[in-house]
Amino acid sequence: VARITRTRRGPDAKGSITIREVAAKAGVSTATVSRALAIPDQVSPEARARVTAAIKATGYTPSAVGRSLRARNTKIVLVVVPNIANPFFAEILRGIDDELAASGYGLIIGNLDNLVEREARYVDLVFGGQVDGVLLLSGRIPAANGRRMNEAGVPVAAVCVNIPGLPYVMVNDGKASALIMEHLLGLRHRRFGYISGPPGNANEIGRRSAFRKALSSAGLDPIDAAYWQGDFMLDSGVAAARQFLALDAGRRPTAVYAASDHMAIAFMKTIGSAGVRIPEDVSVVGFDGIEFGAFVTPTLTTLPQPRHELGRMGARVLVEALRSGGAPESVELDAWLLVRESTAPPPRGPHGGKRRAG
Amino acid sequence: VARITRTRRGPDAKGSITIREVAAKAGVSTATVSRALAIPDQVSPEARARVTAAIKATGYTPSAVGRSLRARNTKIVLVVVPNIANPFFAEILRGIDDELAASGYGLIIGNLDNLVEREARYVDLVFGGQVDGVLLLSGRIPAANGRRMNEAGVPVAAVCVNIPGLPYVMVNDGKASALIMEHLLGLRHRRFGYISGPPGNANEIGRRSAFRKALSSAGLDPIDAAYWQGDFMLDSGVAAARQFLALDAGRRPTAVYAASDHMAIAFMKTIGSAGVRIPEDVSVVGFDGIEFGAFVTPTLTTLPQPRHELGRMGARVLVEALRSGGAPESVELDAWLLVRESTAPPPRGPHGGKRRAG
DNA sequence: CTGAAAGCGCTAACAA
DNA sequence: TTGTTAGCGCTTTCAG
Repeated sequence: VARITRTRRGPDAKGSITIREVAAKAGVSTATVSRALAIPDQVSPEARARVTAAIKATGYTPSAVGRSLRARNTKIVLVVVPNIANPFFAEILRGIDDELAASGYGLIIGNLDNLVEREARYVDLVFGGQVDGVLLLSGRIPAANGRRMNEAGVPVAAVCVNIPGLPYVMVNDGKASALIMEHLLGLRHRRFGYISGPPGNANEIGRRSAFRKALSSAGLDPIDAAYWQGDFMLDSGVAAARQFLALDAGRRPTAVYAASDHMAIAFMKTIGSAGVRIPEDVSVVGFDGIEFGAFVTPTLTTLPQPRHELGRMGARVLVEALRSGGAPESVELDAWLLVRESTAPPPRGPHGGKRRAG
Repeated sequence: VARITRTRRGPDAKGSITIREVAAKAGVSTATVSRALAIPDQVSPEARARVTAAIKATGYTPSAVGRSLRARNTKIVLVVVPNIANPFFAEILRGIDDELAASGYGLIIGNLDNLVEREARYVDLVFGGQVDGVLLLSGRIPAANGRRMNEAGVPVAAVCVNIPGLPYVMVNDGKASALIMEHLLGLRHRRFGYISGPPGNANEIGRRSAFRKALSSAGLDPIDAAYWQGDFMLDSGVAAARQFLALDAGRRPTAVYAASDHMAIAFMKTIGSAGVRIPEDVSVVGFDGIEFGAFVTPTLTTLPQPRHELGRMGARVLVEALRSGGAPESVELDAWLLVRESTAPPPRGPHGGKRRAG
């Protein structure tokens, strides 16, 4: 015989309305309420009307938590971003959000703040079943306690970055780099500088190696180029500029390729303040195509990434994988160069005239 | 007599490890596993060790969903932002995230994309019990189906915006505006322009009214100032510049106050390209203190908002309210003017010399 | 210190 | 078409 025990409820009932109250008010079972919401065709018009009325009267909203527990999915996607303050990512996030919203998913943003320690939190989130899928904008797979995020049995895709072993949505860094170098080489530049992304970053590697390859193809030795270590952010553009300015004027590169617009903009401003003229003395090219590139002086030649599209597409392949139960598939987007004011032919130099005259 | 029914499980068991499997492996009850995690002191060392071992062996991570259902809280905060692509908000988000992470909360970002239709989604989220608290960076309270987000019995606070009836964390727009005008008036400007935020926006109203008040106090008629409608974003700065350029050179304002750095930067670039010199012909002041203000030409005089701090503080008052069960309390942060290159005394003009001579 | 069992809100399988 | 009921994973009484 079952013993009657008084209800053991959790803390603070918070007074929110449950499906039971709606069912009671409508004079039907909870199952009917549930069905009226999910599969209205299978509920009689009268019952449906009563339920609708009861819902309106009570202001009922189904509990997402209860639903998630039962359905074993949360309809939430985690987006891991290296640094949320970077406007480059912001636009991608918008694209992701647009697509996700349209597909009935919400998103949690996992901001790493460029700190590895922050990864643990999101690894737990994924293993804890808090999200249905993951989109990575970071250059590596978050890991903690010996577990990598992609091993949780949840689909993962990378956006804008190529992580070995993971499906991706991105523009091809190699092709993009080649476009940039084709432009600079076509302008007849021979002395180059390269402001890099953080070491080990997959985009950085792709861009740099294509940069070097272009140099070789043009009969130049990649080793002669100047390399300045950066991290995609503004400050490292300033640092690169200081190193540039420390060079003898005659030995400075005449063309500088920055692996991000942020670095390019900070670089331009810093050398410009020191009296170097752009593009007369030095040409500068950026990468990403952030909006501010059109509002600095001179306006920045850059390789725009279709960020919104990249985000949308990333979300789309993930959602598709979620629906089908398969793995997301990789997509590569086209890119082209946006030529503005910051690039021009190199200065003639002390010997420039001679060569011509000869 | 109870009839044996076979287990009715949901779709795809997904094979994730539950507390039961850990309990079985450790040879204890699920209650003990739960306690070993939450209140280890109340578990015997042996049991604790066995549980720890079992957890390690299985790779168990507690289900956040199961926990939420039981605990009736999700440890998640919703942050509603008008437009996630705006770098101004990004930095605030970072501050919020920092504080939330430290307090054991996660965050969901609700991107409105400046569209009212998007509000419904987040209103449902809150009423559906998906979040424990809300932080609003938007100028109004999201509402849908006749329900306002702050009526869900969940604490809500506003960051950087003043919404009547809601606790807030922000810098005082009136005082900030006064600081700007003091600077411009001190430089002896007499003809002013104002590039506004979106109509009805609370910050916009605060800034504009203080702008007008400062004018009156200086013996000028606010009605003589030029007002250009903007929306805080880059494009509206360009539009304002076009209107400025359409004015007779002699009737143009000599000082322009833009209610956001974005508009100020776009305004400067546009009139600069048209041959207007800044600050010699026109002084420009922005609002917010975004990083790019230091990298445009000329560098922008602005009123920096302590965005990271604003975010942290917003999260802090919310978390405190969550803990105490009370309402969040309002905080006002100090601000000061950052004077850079874009402001200077007005040009003498055709009659400037005369006055002096007289 | 530990285990049994109830139940958070919801949905799906089954029976009627 | 509808109701009954089990159970998703977890925590927490209550009893031992």
